[in-house]
Amino acid sequence: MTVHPVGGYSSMPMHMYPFPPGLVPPQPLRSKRRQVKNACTNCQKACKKCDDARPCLRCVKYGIAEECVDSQRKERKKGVKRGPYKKRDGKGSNVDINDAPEQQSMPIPPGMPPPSASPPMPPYMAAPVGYAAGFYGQFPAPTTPKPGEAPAYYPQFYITHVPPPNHNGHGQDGEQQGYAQPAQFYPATFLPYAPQPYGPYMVHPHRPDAQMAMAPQYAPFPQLYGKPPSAGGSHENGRSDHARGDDN
DNA sequence: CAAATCGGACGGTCAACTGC
DNA sequence: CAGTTGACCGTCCGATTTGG
Repeated sequence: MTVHPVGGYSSMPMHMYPFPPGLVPPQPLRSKRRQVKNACTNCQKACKKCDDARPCLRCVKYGIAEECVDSQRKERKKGVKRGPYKKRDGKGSNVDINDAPEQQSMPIPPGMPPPSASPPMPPYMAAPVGYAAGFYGQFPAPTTPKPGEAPAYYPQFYITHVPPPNHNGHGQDGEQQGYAQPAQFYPATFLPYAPQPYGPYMVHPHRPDAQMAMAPQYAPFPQLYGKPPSAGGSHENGRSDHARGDDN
């Protein structure tokens, strides 16, 4: 994942925040898509969702963790000429707040409950989470929220001994599901609160939709991570995915 | 039925441009 | 020089195809 803080594409993501009373949610279930800054070569090739962790979930799932390396980005073209810019809407400054796409309210179909009647979010899903200490190095520090902006949190995850679930992971690329791997250790998930009773590696026992990210120590899969993958090391040619034909 | 493929929508970045 | 704009390029959704 994008190390999506909470929820996925179809659930309420962290960067959304509660609607003021009386304001109808713009798009109830579908929020803005979040992307990782740099997908690994495997995900890139497959055009599949990657995450910030290395190895990423998808690579781990497919047992190609050691091949999980960042893809190389092309350099942007420079010196591209631009035409004259459009004026902003003539009226200048402000956009009518009601016309702003973000604020557009959807008519509530008959039979649909009002927004306030949406199912309550369990506290552990609503609580802010963050990465475990020591993992911050991989990610830019969360910015302090500007007024009107939702605060950013590091997603937090831990790994623990957990009875392996019956592996029937579905969902795209096994998102939010367990994947086949040696028993005893289990993928990380986000934690609502500080890990109290579960030790240094743990998983919240009540998160069925555990989003996962790899802990930096590579502890959970010793046979896979006998040695840490060389960070950003050499990897062959970046894009070999479906024809985009813009390479040179 | 699951996995692989891939077209194309979507999102982020950043240099060119504009106006103060 | 800060703010705006829009092209460029990467990500990944979701439909389709392929293979066991």
